[in-house]
Amino acid sequence: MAQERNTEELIIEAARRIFIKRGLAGARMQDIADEAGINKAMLHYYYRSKEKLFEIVFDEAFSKMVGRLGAVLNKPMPIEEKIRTLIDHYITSIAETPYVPIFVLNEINQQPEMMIKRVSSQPSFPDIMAFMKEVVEAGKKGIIKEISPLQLFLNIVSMCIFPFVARPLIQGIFQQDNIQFNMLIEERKKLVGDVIISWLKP
Amino acid sequence: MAQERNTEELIIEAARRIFIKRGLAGARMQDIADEAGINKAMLHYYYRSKEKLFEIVFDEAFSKMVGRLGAVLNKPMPIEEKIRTLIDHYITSIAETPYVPIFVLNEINQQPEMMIKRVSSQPSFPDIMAFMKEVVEAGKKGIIKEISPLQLFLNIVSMCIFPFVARPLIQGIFQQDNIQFNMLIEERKKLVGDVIISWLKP
DNA sequence: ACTTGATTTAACCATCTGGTTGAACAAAGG
DNA sequence: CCTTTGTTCAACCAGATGGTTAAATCAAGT
Repeated sequence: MAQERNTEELIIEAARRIFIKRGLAGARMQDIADEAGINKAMLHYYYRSKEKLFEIVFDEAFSKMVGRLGAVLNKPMPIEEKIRTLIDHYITSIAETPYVPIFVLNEINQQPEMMIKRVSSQPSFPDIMAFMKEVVEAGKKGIIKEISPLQLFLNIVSMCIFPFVARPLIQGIFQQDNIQFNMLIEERKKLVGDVIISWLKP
Repeated sequence: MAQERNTEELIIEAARRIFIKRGLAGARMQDIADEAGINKAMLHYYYRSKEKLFEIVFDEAFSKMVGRLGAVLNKPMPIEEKIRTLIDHYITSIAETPYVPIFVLNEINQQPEMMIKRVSSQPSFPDIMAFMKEVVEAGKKGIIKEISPLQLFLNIVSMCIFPFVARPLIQGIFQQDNIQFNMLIEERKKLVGDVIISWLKP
């Protein structure tokens, strides 16, 4: 058999870069081929179609964005510490692949049906649900204020993700260079925790 | 001269719907023509090119999203009341055109250069800057906690906008129908204020 | 060396897409 | 009535785009 086996992975890496940068509608098969340094026909040899290739990239991105929530959520920990850890870890995780959220959110808005399939097969959802129950329990016990767990969750995720989604807007308006922006994000790992916890104080 | 003068506006309305739904890369001139109930050539007669048409729609959307912040910000009001009013009004405003934010954010990420021109000509930016100074002043006077005004601003905007950007995700994960989602948003008009204010208590 | 099966390529195809053209049409002014 | 001027349309065009094909290449097994 001929050349390296990693052509397959080479294609995925290229597809990942192009799709995340330009989105499904904006990405061109030729661009992906160029990015991978191969011929356009090879894309169809390894992955039947643009949609197939996209699906792989999207699945991966979706898991990266949603899945990482679960990691911290199911560890036994006082609720306050758990929330602070969650925020810190989640921001850190997103910062590693900062363009994933806008990509995922935009594609989901473009084809909401895509979501439906992934939802059921996302292993971290049970953890999220369990966490929300935990919040209700802690509220009843008076450990924290009684609030809607969904709203809490939304607030956390909003403050963690949004800055990355609005990055060019923020940098444009407030004239922040990349270093300043990264410092801003770094500061948020603790700050967002402060915001949430002060709200939850009974 | 022939038919109605409002063909022009008819086209813009159609373009608005299609562009906001599919984005620049995903929108087809034919779709816009169909949506407006006219011939494709008319689009080019009234507006030279796809880019020109897009620019008009994008400018409008950008102003709608960013501009409405200024309205409340420059009114004289105690800082706490101002923040609460800002949040309430901003969420209400976005809820009227809920698909605008994801459209604007995605296009800005696609072509960050676009931003640069709009930033300077956005009349509400001075108001934002003034507000941030006001926050610092209030911090020094001990009216509120001393925090980074940029982070405050980011937190507010995150919690106001993000739910709309992530709408299909939220509805998918938490099985919320449209009515439930709208109630969630309604609740946030006060709730987000609570979160911010409790954080700012000195 | 020859076969085999996976891999790679250039050339090609049908369709789509943004944009153009030239003619038809409709009214207002003379 | 006829010219003028803004408006509308069907037909067309060149280039892009996703996808196909048939032939070439390569490495291993025989």
